[in-house]
Parts: sequence; C-alpha cells; structure tokens
Amino acid sequence: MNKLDESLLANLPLFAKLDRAQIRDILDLATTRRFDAGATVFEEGEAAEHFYLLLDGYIRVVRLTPAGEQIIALHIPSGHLFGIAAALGHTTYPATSVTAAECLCLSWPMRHLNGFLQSYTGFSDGVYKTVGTRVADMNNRILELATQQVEQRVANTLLRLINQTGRKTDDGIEIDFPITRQDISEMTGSTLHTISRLLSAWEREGTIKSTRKKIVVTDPHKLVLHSS
Amino acid sequence: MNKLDESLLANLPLFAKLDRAQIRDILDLATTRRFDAGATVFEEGEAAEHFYLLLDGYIRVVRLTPAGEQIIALHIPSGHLFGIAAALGHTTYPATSVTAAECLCLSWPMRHLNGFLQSYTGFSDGVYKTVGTRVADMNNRILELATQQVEQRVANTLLRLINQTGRKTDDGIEIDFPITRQDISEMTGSTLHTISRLLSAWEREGTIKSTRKKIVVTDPHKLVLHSS
DNA sequence: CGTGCTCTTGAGTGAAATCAACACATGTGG
DNA sequence: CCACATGTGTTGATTTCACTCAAGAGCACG
Repeated sequence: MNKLDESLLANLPLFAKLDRAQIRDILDLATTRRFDAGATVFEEGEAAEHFYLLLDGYIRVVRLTPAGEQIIALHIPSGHLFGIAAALGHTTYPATSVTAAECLCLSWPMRHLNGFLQSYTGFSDGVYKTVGTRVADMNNRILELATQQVEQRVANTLLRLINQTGRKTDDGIEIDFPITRQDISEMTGSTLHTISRLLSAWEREGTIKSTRKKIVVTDPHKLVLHSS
Repeated sequence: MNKLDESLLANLPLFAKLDRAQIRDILDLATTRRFDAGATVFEEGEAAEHFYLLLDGYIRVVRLTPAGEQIIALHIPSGHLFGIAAALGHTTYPATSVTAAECLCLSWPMRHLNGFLQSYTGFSDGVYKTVGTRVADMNNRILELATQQVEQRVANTLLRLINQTGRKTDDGIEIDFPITRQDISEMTGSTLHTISRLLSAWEREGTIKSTRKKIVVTDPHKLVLHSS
C-alpha cells in the first residue's frame, strides 16, 4: 500500500491548524477509495460505519420517498467531509450518497470520528461549521420550496450550482459535473418537462447554453432577475 | 434575585449526567426571562449574544422571505435549547424566535456555550443530538415540500404537531398552543384559504374538531390516511 | 445499427392560488 | 355598554401554473 502524501490534506482548511505529524497520523488511518460516476458510496438507513473526505469529484446526496420518487438534497464539492451525521448523534446514514462524477475519497472507520473531534484543534470547529453551512442551505431550500415558483427555484438552484461548483469557460460559467434536466427537477421538486421548457426559454433569451448533461450560464445577471 | 431551584434542570435529559454542584454552577450563570405570547425573543441576523433553554411554553422559529412572506421553520417544546446556532459556527441568529404562548426561559451569554460543551459530560452529546433531530426534521420537510400535495403536507404537519406537542383530552389529542389557519399555511407553504377548506372537510368527516386557534385530532388514523 | 437515455414540444388537465365577500369572535376606547 | 376596529375563519368563483399525457427527435454506446 502506497503511503499517502501529506499535502493531500495540508491545504484543506479543515486541517490547516494541524502539524505534519498529526496529518501523518490521520492519513495512516485512512483508506483510499475510487468510485466510478454514478456509484453508490453508502445508502440511507445503513449503519454508519465510515466517514469520508472527498478528494476529487462530486457527491450527490439523495433521498427517496416511500413512493419511490427521488430528490437531491445537496451536492458536495471536493475537499469536504461527508457521511459525518454521527457527529449529530445518528447511528445510521440519514441519506444516500451517489457520485455525480468519478470520485476519489478517503475513508475512516467511524470510531475515529470522536477521537478526531476531540484531539485535533480546528477539526471540530471545521466539522461543525460544515454542518452549519449545510443546515443554512437546507433552511434556504425550505424557504424557497415553500414560497417560490418553479422558475425562481430553478434560477436559484443554478446560481447556487455555479457559485459552489462553477468553472469558468469562454462562454460563461459551467457547472462542473454532468447534470440532466431530471437531476435539476429532483433538486427543485419539479418535473423534467418543466425544466426542459424553462431551460429552452432561457437559452432562447441568451441566459444559458446547454447541451446534453451540460449547462453553461452565459449571463448570470439575467438568471438573478429570474430568481426573485 | 431568587436562587433557581436545581430540580429545574435535573430532570432534563440534557443535564442528566451532571451532579448537583455542576447544575448549581450552570444555574448561577443563568438569567430567567418571561415572555408574553407573541413576543420576539431574538431576530434573524442579530448578533447571537445569548442562548436559551425553554422551561415552559412554546417557541416558534420563523423566517422571512425578501418579499415579506413568513414561514415557520419549527416549533420548540419546553425542555429544549434554542438559539444555539453558534455551536455550528454561526455568529448571528439564522432565524427569528417568537413565542407561540407565554414562555419562561433561562438564558446564558453565548461565551459560556463552548465552556459548557467542553466541561459537562453529556451536554455536548445532547446539544448535537438536538441539532441532529432538527436537521432530520428539516430534511423530511424538504422531501415533503418537494414531492407531496398540500393535503398530505398538512396531514403530516398535524401528525408531527400532535406527536411533539400533543395533549390528551376527552375528544382526542389537542395541539397544546394556540394555532391559526394562517400558522399552518406558513408551516406547509400554502394559504390560509386552502387550509381552511381542508380542515372544514376533515371536520365534516370526523377526523378533527376545530375552533378558534384550537385543533383537536379526534381520529389520528384517518389523518395518517391523508398523509400519504 | 439498433437500443436506451436524454431532451423537446404540444395539448389537455387539475390542484391550489387568487380574488371576493361575508360571518363571527375578541378586544378597545369613547 | 355600545360602536367599531381588528383578527380569524368560511365559502364560492375564477384563474393560472405546472403537472400529466403523448409523441417524437437527437445522441451515445455497446
């Protein structure tokens, strides 16, 4: 087994306050795992036996309704932890994690989580700050779902996506992973038909450019106008 | 200033693992505050300078949209902490807290929160477990809002209310604080008109009894049928 | 080169919002 | 004590947004 390089973690805010030796200790407990696009990392309801750090790729956190409908709770970009609900007292995973693109992860047995939280300065703060950000996101999501029309929700969702996972291109800002109309409908509580119509309209007015599984926002300002 | 009685806290799960002396220390740092029904404890965006324990009454956590619409994020029953978002790295309150009935609270300056979390066994676990429960609730809320019809969301909301804050009466289970059609519409992302029609229909079929600001669920099972 | 995803677009439908009017309860101040 | 304002709740009529149903076109991959 190859030793992992310490620079993998040293640049992440989460580990910024740790010294080389501490990072070494943490890395020596980690397992590296690679996942193809579309692979399931863990499923809702499973015993939460590992927690993960996403080194590269994107993770989609999804939930299923009893009726079998799926909704996407959030996307996790590289550098962030996931599967850490045990820090909030859960013993099973509260949602399913699927890869939105090819992913590279580190994983640790869950029993180390409390140790890390207590032993490493800044780690606990970082973890709970991550949780705080996600909770704030969820709250905004609820506010949107409860009060806004589909058009506004989709505009807000796209704006969030380009802010969190946007990549600059010649034409504008591109969402960094493959994303379908169906995916967006599962993020906004809508249908792929309605999303298709909306994106077609926005393409016509020059707000976005879109091809198969790819969306480039060419005029974010126009999107902001649609978002409220 | 009256000394607060230790039994106030000793029976709460949050403080179960603490001895008398520790509870005494905590109480000596606390301030008691009483609020009339409808009073605002703190507002979204304010610097988070205190955290609270609700001894008696009910707290409504609400958020405002830029457009001025209001939605109710959750209700907090007595015995629970609120205003603890600082534990997730927030420096301002992420939502407004309003009393749904007359309330009695203890409050502490926020600078003690980290001390409590670190010093008292079980307190940290309890706090994060509370957070975990609320996050799980929010997740379910999102799933409901994204996939269910108004009727199902209202049924689920009533079921949650009677589970969390229900009080047994001769007729059935009553929601323990005054609640209007408008309130329920703000919990479900609907309108008071639709809620009124729904509750009228359910009253006609014998599922609930309702008068001004009061709802008694007489047949929870029928409500379950409406909930999915 | 067909088979399965992904995406588009039109037509019809329905759930719930909006608009509108009124009834009733509660509390306030003259 | 009454008059009035305010808050709450009901119910009907109308409208609209977005879902459902339906069909087909384009692309990608084995």
